[in-house]
Amino acid sequence: MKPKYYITTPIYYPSGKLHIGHSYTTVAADAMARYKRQAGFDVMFLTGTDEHGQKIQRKAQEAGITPKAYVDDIVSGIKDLWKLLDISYDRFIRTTDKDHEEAIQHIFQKLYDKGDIYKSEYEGWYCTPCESFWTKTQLKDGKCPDCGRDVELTREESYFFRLSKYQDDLIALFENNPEFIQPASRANEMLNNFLRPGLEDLCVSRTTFDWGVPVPFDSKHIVYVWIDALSNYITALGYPGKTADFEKYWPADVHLVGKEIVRFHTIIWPAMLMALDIPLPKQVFGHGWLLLKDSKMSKSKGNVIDPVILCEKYSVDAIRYFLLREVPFGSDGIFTNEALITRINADLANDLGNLVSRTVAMIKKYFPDGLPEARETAAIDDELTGMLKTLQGDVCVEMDKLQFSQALAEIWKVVGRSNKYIDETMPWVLAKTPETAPRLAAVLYNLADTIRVISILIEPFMPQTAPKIQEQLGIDDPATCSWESASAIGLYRAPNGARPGKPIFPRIDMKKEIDALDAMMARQRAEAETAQASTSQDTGTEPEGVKLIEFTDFLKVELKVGKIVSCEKVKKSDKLLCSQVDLGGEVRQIVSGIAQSYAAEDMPGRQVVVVTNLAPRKIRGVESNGMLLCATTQDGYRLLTVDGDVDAGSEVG
RNA sequence: CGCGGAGUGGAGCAGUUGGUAGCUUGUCGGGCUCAUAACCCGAAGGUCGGAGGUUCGAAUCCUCCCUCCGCAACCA
Repeated sequence: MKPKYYITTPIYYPSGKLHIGHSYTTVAADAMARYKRQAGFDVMFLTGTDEHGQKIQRKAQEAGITPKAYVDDIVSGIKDLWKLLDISYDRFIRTTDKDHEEAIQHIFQKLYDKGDIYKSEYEGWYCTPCESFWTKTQLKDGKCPDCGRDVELTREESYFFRLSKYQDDLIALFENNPEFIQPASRANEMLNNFLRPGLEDLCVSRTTFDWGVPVPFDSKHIVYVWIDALSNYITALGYPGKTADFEKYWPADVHLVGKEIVRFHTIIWPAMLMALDIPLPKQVFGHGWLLLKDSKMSKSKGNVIDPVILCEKYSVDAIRYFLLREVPFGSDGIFTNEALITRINADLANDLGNLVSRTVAMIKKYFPDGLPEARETAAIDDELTGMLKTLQGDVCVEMDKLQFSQALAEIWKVVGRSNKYIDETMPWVLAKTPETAPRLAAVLYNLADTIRVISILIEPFMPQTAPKIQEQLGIDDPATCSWESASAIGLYRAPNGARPGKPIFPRIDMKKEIDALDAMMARQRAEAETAQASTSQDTGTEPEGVKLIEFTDFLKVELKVGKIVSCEKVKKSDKLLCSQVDLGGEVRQIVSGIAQSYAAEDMPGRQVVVVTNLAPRKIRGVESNGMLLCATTQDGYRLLTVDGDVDAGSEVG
């Protein structure tokens, strides 16, 4: 019987379009799944979507459709993306699947029966307009951090999971199984920040929205995200019902997750499984993020990298290669268009693509009917074939550690050696005299055989490229492209000769493409801004939305011209400046969040426009008595000022 | 002292049982012509953030400091 391998991605939250970060995780999981399948494992590769919750419910409301219709639409987009990226998932779970929802109720009931879920009260500060609970530390000066309105101390009935009960078992798990969390540095983070200080029980139900799975014995409660989402890894296998797959595949070999959710997967999830008496997953791998040059990707900034566009421009395999090669899995990496194109040109076009191209062209040119059997070897051949013999093993070592970048580096060492081998053996010289034909045949054979092995080993990373290369080499027998055949040399056969075709990775004109990409991102940014402007109107924090006010309302706002006397940065804040402002009769202290646009020492002497009748407010412990008016621009704030020199304290209006 | 990560040739990175500082890209020079202006060879280029300390010897261990980046907080 084949050994099994079960790998998962997180289930994604379908509240908007996915970006390259999601693709990153999923492509990595796919490469791993393909590698294991190739190596003869019975693989289960799971991905899916986490579709419940308040945010989805609200988004659907705004769109005027049911939550299900809302997520259906997005999920179909996600599936299209995975199709484009050649993601070979075996199962796609949606938390709205009927059997998943039933399983969640079963799990909740089981935990309750066992006494690991109990009913209690969730004490928090409730903001009615926002329908949100906040903990004491989340409040801003005792007000709602979202809208700034008053909140009331409320007790709400809620169900809790006894996470605290499993604290010691979890610490033991971490200490006895260094393999459980990868990379290892993340284990320390969990131990020091969460486990050792002590775990609190976890609130696992909500009553403030209803888009979710009802608690089976108390239908006004909805199962909150933890149990609903994390359980997908077992419900997708049919737990608790038809258990054939569950028996076969569980426990998971690895949960691939972004570093931001390592905590949930290494603390809450194992605790749940312990409570359910289910074996724990073997490993949770927390990979890093792909960052943009200056900032994290975010939709509102319009700097999201759209995988679809990149794939259309440069081919799916090129993007997959870049994602897996550029950054060591586990570390953060920076995405730039320059790095992308440099990678594609250097590694794929120049090194691999050109190697295939020149080899195939020479075989066709010198031996149009295929390579003859008469071949004369030489000592130098061993350097190349020697590397080839150990290549598969070297790749496996890295792949089993999920070090995709290293695995590819191993393969590319041989690509490089092959190009060098051509220069050393100079086939075009050998082609000049008939006597050296056997030597020429041997050289080209070694190259073709090397490329054959390379094509097999890159298949998990670049599933479309592998067969293209094999086609050009003229290989017709699939047995010589199997995983097993990659560990052997001398299996290349092309009875009908080579079949040169289009370059597998055309070289990219760097300058032209960078200009095009920059233009495209600028356009996206502009679109994001207009989109944001329109959404902030219909979803503004004011329930009434933006509406016209009477002139008398306007008169309620007192505006005056002020002159900055002095200014200093508020300690321990990034954005706050504390200014003393001369308003004629008085000097007021005003705190403003503009430190990223103005230096404190540039402030004194400036004429500003001040809202003077705003209620005092403490910000970061510093009292503020008013507000400096600013224009909001793309890259920060610009203070409003007045034309010419005006006496401090002059009325504005 | 909120938590965490990082500072190594122009750029991006490797480099922990301490022992001559490596890789990719870029630049310059040369070679070759089978190939996608590709490929191969060579060269230049680094006080390994700073200052102390341990040691025969420190990028690597210890102490202090500086800078940058994430997270958290903050934008009346």
